[in-house]
Amino acid sequence: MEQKLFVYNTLFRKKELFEPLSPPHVGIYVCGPTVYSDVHLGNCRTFISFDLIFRYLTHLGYKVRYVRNVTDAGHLEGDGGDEGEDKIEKKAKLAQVEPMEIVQKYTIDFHDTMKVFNVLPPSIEPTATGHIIEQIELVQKILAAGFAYEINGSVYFDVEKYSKNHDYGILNRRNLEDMINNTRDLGGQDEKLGKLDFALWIKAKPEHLMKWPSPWSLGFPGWHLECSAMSNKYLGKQFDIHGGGIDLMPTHHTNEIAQSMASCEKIPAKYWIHTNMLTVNGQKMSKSLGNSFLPQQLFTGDHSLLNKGYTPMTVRFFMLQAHYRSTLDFSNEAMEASEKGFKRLLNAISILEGLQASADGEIDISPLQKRCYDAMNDDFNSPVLIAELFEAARIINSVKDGKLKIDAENLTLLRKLMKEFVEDVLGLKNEQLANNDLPKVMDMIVNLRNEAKSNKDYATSDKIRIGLQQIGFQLMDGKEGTSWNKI
RNA sequence: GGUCGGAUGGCCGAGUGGCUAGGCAGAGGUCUGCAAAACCUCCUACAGCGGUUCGAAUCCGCUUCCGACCUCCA
Repeated sequence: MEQKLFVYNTLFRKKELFEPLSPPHVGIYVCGPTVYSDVHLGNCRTFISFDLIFRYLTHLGYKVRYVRNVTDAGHLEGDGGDEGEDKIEKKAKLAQVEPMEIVQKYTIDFHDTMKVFNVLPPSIEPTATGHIIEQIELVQKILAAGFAYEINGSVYFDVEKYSKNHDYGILNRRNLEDMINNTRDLGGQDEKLGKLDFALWIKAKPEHLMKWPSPWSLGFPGWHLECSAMSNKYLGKQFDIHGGGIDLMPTHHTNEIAQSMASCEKIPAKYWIHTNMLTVNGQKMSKSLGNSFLPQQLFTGDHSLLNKGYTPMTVRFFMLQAHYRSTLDFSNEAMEASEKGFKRLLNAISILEGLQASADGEIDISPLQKRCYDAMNDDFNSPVLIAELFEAARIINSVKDGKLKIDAENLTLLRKLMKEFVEDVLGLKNEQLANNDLPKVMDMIVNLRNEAKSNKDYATSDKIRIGLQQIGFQLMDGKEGTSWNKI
């Protein structure tokens, strides 16, 4: 099916028809995590959002190369601008371990977390430390083009010079004067010539552990450099989509564009997609504010802001119920609402498996299918898609209740629709069905109870039902027999 | 302080000029040994004040409140 997909491009602040540079191939680069601590739920939202985008593009038949980096070096602590200390190294000194030990620990944690959320792995996951040579080469190109200068073994990007014939604020829509005037004076001894200049290569202090030889000094790359070097290497000078959290847009992505323009006169990506923040009580979730929780805390409910735990798929569903460009506010009430809604959807899907077709159907699924595609084609509008899926759930339940008839053709289409959109596109799965022998055991208990019921021995049947309820299982008697659900 | 964005029913959250999503909660009903589920019906909101328009949650202006970025940040 041909689909016209529209995506919101931050570069032009509007939705645009998605036309890949060289179809059917699509290249996406997403800025990944800095692996110096556990990823919190806000970080997860971004990667779940891009997972949705990756999944949908793949579903549409594109051959997607999805590159998501891991920053394992060169990322500085904030309090001194480029004078700060490497985040990873700071942590390493604290724990008296090798920097790469920290990197390893939190990379594994990140991968585990992504897997729990059913986030598909990217096609390539390059690391900064694995691409030092490429980064040095890029610095050389920018120097050769005259947009950088070296001071005491460090190399800085010359924003003022670049701005003479380039629009530095093309992405963040701010003019140079504003940026210069409103840059906070951070007070540290700064060898940069211009306030907006940023480091491409930083000379390491003697005590610095992570450092590499370069033409300028024994040092390490500036943070913005890795994404330019690695996206160029794996996706080319120009590729289709560059993404990341919206907080990366004003500085990190602005500088990436400057680096690419300075070295090869090309804006690296055609479409810039930015995902919005997860908030708690209206404020951005972040480590520094202390309002972040780790996925594990969310699953167990072990956090002062949480009333109870929620499963990973419930959390994923909760996030997909909001559009990726909107802020999403976390609350227990909202989570509980999502938990119940998600359960309703899953319940309908399991009913769908056993549904019988009629010769004379009264419903046509194809308009519903079209609305599902329309929703996703409108800038990956998953909340609207989910609303349509609830319409599907209503149809499924009505057919089961015998209030609506569906023919074989439409039933097949409905099953295809639910499978493709719920599993493939939204990446939601039924966690309950995953592992065990529980269904067999439950079948036996249900049969025992039904025997009691047919003997009108309600004392026994209620004892079973209420007993199961107390340990977390709800029985439901219907026309087609008894079903059960975990509460 | 500067720049940008937001304010939707009890809660969450879609929606860029008329057709006024969806989920949760609440009310009533149907079904049912009971319970649960499901289905049907109801609850119809767009921060405030002006303006444009035949018509505005949606466009414009002002006001109030909130947030993000400007510094590492998904």
